[in-house]
Amino acid sequence: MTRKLMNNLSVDCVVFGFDGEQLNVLLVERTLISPETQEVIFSDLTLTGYHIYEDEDLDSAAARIVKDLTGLENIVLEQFYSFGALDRLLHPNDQAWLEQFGDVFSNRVVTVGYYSLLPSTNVKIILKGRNVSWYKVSEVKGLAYDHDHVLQKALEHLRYKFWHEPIGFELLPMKFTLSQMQKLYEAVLGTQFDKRNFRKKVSQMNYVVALNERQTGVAHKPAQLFMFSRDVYEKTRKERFDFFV
Amino acid sequence: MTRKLMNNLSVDCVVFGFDGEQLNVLLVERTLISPETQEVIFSDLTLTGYHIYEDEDLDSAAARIVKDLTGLENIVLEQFYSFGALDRLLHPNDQAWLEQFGDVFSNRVVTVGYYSLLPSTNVKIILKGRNVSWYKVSEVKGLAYDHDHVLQKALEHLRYKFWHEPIGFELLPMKFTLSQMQKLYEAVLGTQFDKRNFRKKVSQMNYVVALNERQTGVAHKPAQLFMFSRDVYEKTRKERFDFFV
DNA sequence: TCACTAAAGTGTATATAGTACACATTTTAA
DNA sequence: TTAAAATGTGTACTATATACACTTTAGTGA
Repeated sequence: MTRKLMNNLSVDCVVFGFDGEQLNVLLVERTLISPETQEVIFSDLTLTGYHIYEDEDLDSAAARIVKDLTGLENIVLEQFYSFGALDRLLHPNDQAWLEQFGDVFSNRVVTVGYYSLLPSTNVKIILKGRNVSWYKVSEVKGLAYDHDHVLQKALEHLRYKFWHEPIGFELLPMKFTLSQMQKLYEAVLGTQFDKRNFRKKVSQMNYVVALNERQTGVAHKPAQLFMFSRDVYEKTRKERFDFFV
Repeated sequence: MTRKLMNNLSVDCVVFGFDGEQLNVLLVERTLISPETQEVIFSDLTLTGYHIYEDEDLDSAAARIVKDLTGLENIVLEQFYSFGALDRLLHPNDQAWLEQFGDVFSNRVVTVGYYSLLPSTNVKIILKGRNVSWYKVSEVKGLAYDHDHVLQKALEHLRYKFWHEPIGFELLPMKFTLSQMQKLYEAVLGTQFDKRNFRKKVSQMNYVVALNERQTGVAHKPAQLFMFSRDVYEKTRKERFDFFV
C-alpha cells in the first residue's frame, strides 16, 4: 500500500546551522541530465522540501523531511510562512525538472515554509543519491524555484525572533562559551556587540547557567562553559511592552 | 468561462475591529437546514474564508474574501499561519455542512490564515444570504471547524506584534485621541497602562502627530486629536536589541 | 448661571537598563 | 621564558521605565 502525495501542497524546510563563525543553510543539488546524451543540462541548488502525503499533517511533513535528511528527530521546527505565487514554479529550469515526474506534481503548488535550527553543523547528511551540504547564508543566491525568496523570509523571521526574545541556543553546542554565543548573535543579526555589555545582558538571563567546567584544548585562557536551561527560561519568561520609538 | 477552485486549499481571514472599548472579530453564521423538513439542524459561527481559485495567489484570495465581505480594498492583510491538521474538518457538523457541496471540497483542506485590521467597526457588511456580524473576541468560543484555534493563533500574532512594534493604527479612526489609543492597546494586550506613562511613551513616537483639532460633541473637556503618519514611521523605524531577560 | 459630571491633561523623583570604553589575566605552544 | 591569543572584568554617564494625584475644561441640566 503506497501513500498518496498531494500534488499541489509541499513543505520546504530551511535548515540553519552555525559553525562558530557563520550562519549556514542546508541546500540540495539539483542536476538535470539529458536522458539521451547524459549531458548536464543545468545544475543548481534548492532548499530541502517535498510534497506532503494525504495522511500527514504539516508539522509531521516538516519533521519527516528533516529526519530523512539528517536522521535527527525532536529538533526545533517552526512554521514561518506559506508561499503561493502563481509563477513560483514557472522558470524554464523548474519546468524542465518537474517534467521528469510526469503529472505527479501540479504546476500550482502552495508550499508551507518551516525553518529548523540544528545543534551544530557537524551533522551527518544522508540523502541518498543527492548532494546535500552546508552553504554560508551570506553567499547564497540563485536558488531554484522561489527559494531565494523563501530563504529571505525565513531569515527575516529568524532575525525578528532573535531581536525580540532569546532563542537560537539550538544553534550552539549544548555547552558553549559566551564568545560563541556572542558570535552567533552577531552572525544572525549582522551587528557587533561590545563584549562587556553583551555579557552584562547575558548575566541578567538566569536561564543561561554557568557550568563548573572550562574549555579544553585551546591555545589560550580557556573560557568558562555555559548551558541553556529551558526550564528556567519557561518559568521566568515574560512579555514586555517594548514597541519601538 | 468559470474559474476553477482548488478543492484542498483555502484562505481564512480573521477580520479584527475595535469599537472603542473591545476588540471584535467578524464571524459568519452557518445554519444547516434539512432539505426535507426545513428544520434547523444546527447553527454556529465560522471565520470568514473560502477556497482559492487556481489562477489566484494567496494574498489575492485573502483580499478577495475581505472585499466580498466588506467592500473594502487596500486594507491591512497579513498572513500569520497555515493550518493542516488531518482532523480539522472531521467534526460531524462540519461533515454534514460540507456534504451540501458534493465533492467540490476535499476532506483534507489546508488553510492559510490571514488577519486584517479594519478602520473601525462601522463597516457595512455585505455578504448576500448570510448573516455576518461583529463579536467580542473575548466572548467567542465554539466556532466551526478548527476556527477557535485559528482565531487563537491570529490573536497571538497580533499581540506579539503589538508588544514589539507600534501597529494597529488601522483599528482606530483616522483621527483619534490618546485615550482611544490607550484603550486599544489595553484591549488587545489585556493590560492596563498608566495614563501619564503611556502618553510619555507616545510622545516619543514622532509618527503620532498632534493635529490642530479637538474632539467635538462630548460632555467633558474635549481631547486633542492625533494622526498616525506612515511616512514618518517608515523613516524612523529601527530594529532594537531587546530580547527579554 | 451655577454647580456637577466626566474625561483630559500634566510633572517629578526613583529605579532600572543601555552605552561607551581599556587593560590585566590565563593558558598553550614555541 | 616568552609570545600569542582569547578570556574576563568595572565605572561613569545617559536614557528609559515606573510609581503616583491633582487641576483643567467643556457640556449638561437644575
